[in-house]
Amino acid sequence: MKSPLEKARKNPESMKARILAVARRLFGEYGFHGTTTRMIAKEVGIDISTLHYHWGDKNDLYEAVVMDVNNDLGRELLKVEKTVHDSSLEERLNVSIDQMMDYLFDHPEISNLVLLRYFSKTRNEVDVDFKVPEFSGDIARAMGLAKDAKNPSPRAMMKVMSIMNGMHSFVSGENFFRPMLNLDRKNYIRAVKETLKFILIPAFVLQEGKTKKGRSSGSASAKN
Amino acid sequence: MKSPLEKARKNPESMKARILAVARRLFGEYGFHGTTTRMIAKEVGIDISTLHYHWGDKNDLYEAVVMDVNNDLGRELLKVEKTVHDSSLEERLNVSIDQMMDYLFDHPEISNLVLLRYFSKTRNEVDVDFKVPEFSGDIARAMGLAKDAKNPSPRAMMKVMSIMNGMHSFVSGENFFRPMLNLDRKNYIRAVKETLKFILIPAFVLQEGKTKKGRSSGSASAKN
DNA sequence: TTTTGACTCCATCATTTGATTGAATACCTA
DNA sequence: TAGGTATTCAATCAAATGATGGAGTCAAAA
Repeated sequence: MKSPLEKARKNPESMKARILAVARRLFGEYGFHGTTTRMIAKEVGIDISTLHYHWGDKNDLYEAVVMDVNNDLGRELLKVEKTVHDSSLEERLNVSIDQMMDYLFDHPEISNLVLLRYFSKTRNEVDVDFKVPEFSGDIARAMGLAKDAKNPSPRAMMKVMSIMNGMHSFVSGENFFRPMLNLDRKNYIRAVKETLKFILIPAFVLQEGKTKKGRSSGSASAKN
Repeated sequence: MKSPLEKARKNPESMKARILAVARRLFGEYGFHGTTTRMIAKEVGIDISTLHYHWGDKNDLYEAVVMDVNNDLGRELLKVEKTVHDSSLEERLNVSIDQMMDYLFDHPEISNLVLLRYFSKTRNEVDVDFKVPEFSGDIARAMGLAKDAKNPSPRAMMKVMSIMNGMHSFVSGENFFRPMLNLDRKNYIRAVKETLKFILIPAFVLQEGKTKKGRSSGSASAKN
């Protein structure tokens, strides 16, 4: 029993998948109200009614986009977690930042959509959520900030959210920041990675053990 | 010779100022396309045509809002800079974070509007900009990251942007994050300040002096 | 008192936008 | 190939939206 979303993913050439892909990009760029169904249809090269035929109304399509992005993000986080599983905390942060940033810069609409969802309201409430709490809990555990991924402390959650926000911000803000810094894309990406490492690593690594017992590889500082 | 914006500020009871205040909040909450002139007029309790009489079309009003927010933010940054002028870097960061966060949490629409401007496009380009480069340059100089506020290095700019983004994110994302963490407002604000200090202070304080030639934590292990 | 100008609203437009209908076309199966 | 199903589009609707013209109100100036 496949969901329509899975079907669409399965065959990226299908009309349904093509619409989803374009919708994902445009919703990310212009937000919910800034994107019209006509914009999407035009970009795909089809009539609006075809769009409605496949995805229902605008809200349904938006929810599908959010779920789609959510799936992708979760899958990637899992991959990163597997990759860095046995390293020291510093190494884990280094590699995670590199890998996540490469991924996000390849799919900037993910960051766009996540941030828009945090920061902006929609007039007609859409009730599909990014699984931020679940994701953040997992990351917190993986970073040694929480023992139980199901019950991370607020402080641990906030540290994780800081990390994710920092990453998303530079991806999503590329159009704004990069011209300002006058960097080409490659150098911008490199600079972002370095900046994130500059900011994040000392916090988690240098304060390790400052509070408690610190396995050099495991539990980071913060008792909270 | 007063600009209409200054006039509006001068007399907060004036219709023009009331419209501006409401527009500021709503544009921050719903973004440009998510806010209709009717929403604004209704909230103020006036007819749409009155709104147009005072502020011209929707774009003009939005530009006025952006400039207004820009002024406020610049003024506050200046105030913070004065306050922390003679302290150590660590103390400067501590106080700046406390003061800026109190200010931003009192005026959350500022963070909303700044972030929306970074991250989201508007269909019809509005061409008023936040003075991010100027502001960031000043902050970079104030933090000892750049000698000349006019010519900060890209890296210094990005560090400053990291700080500002981190601050804005938690203010703007309050509606999303706070219920997730199940904190009341007071405790949320306290937790945000602590988290920001946890993240930011080590980076800038512990690495002070190291930043000149070789960054310490950067690409140590990451060869990209 | 009259006049002037600033302000406000009612009525109304033109366009945009989300959405549907029904006819056509492509595709598939028996 | 006949019959049916899935897909696509042109035409069209109703509501929402940005915007304006003109009449009415009011206070201050002349």
